[in-house]
Amino acid sequence: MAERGAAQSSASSGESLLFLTDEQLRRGIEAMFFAYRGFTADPDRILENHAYGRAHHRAIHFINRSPGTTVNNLLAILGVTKQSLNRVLRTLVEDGLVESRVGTRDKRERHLYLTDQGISLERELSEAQRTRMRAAYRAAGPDAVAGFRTVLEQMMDPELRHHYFSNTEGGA
Amino acid sequence: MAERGAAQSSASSGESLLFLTDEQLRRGIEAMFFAYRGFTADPDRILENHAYGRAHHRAIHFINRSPGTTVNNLLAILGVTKQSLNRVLRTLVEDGLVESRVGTRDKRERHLYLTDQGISLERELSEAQRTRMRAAYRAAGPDAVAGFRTVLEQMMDPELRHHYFSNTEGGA
DNA sequence: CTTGGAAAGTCAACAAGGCTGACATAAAGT
DNA sequence: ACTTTATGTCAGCCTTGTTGACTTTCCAAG
Repeated sequence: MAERGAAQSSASSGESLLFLTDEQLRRGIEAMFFAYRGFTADPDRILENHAYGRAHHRAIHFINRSPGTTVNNLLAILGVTKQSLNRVLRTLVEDGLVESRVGTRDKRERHLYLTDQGISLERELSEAQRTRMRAAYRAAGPDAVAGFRTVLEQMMDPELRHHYFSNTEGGA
Repeated sequence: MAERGAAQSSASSGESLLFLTDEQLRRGIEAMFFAYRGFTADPDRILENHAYGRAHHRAIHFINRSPGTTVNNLLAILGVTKQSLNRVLRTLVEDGLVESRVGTRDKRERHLYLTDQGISLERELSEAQRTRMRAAYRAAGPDAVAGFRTVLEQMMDPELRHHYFSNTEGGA
């Protein structure tokens, strides 16, 4: 309430701060809701044909991003229980989309890799998602894209943010 | 592949188009993933204490946004089956958070309203969500926020987009 | 006035994907 | 030798989505 008052009385440090009204925030909240629906719609349609779900997509995405990643690593990124992740990984390994290799330095660890078949599905999924993203980026323009990314980064949990930034540089 | 090539060879119409590379798109995809996690984290924590889930939150949000909305309207916005929505609405009505009034013009329709108790929970949930949003907006600045909203609007399904824009003007 | 169809509600059954708890195994670390 | 870590697995539970079948209510067109 105190904050709301501060946001709605326009100039406090020289800026207008009108973009911080409750109404503007509500618009942002709904934008996130509807946009996320669009964001997942295309992959979801593809996954149906393969008898997989969003959980499989997430695993495939992050294994593709970081080939050789361990199960524990994936658990930290996805924020689910090992039982939940294991169910997904088991089907992906059984179906020959993911290969699980015992670690060389530490033999307790399993390093995960996409097989050719896994890479093929990953490409199908990510190209559908990129196509929509590309259209949105193109329509919005580079400045809007920069702002989009900035706000999303600020919205992440600080503890989770490093999973996002960890892949800024690094391999491939 | 043809598109990827076009995006990566820099200048085509005068702009750089570097923001359309596959790598930039992948970053955007992951930003959406991690940010959405943050976006839902605070309400999820609150909902646990009330034995409700994200589905209840969504219903409460949109009933609060458009008091008196019908079940069919809500179905179109949320994109779930009536059986799924009904289960959620039933518990909310039973618990006294939502009131379902038979329509006056068309008595088949049910018009949905939040009770005082419902308004109270809505406020608790949305204030948690707005607090995070406000912090992100403030840190990013007004230009970034404008870009954020522009990209999200472009990412929505065209058929769903009007649900987002329908509440631009109108009541309250 | 009758009838077709829309709106809403309900029951049953099922699946995906979360969760907890308990337990097993192998390997690494102390 | 003992403890901790990494992984896997079994069993059972919950939420939230699905389909299909069926009923009641009621508007509106014939």
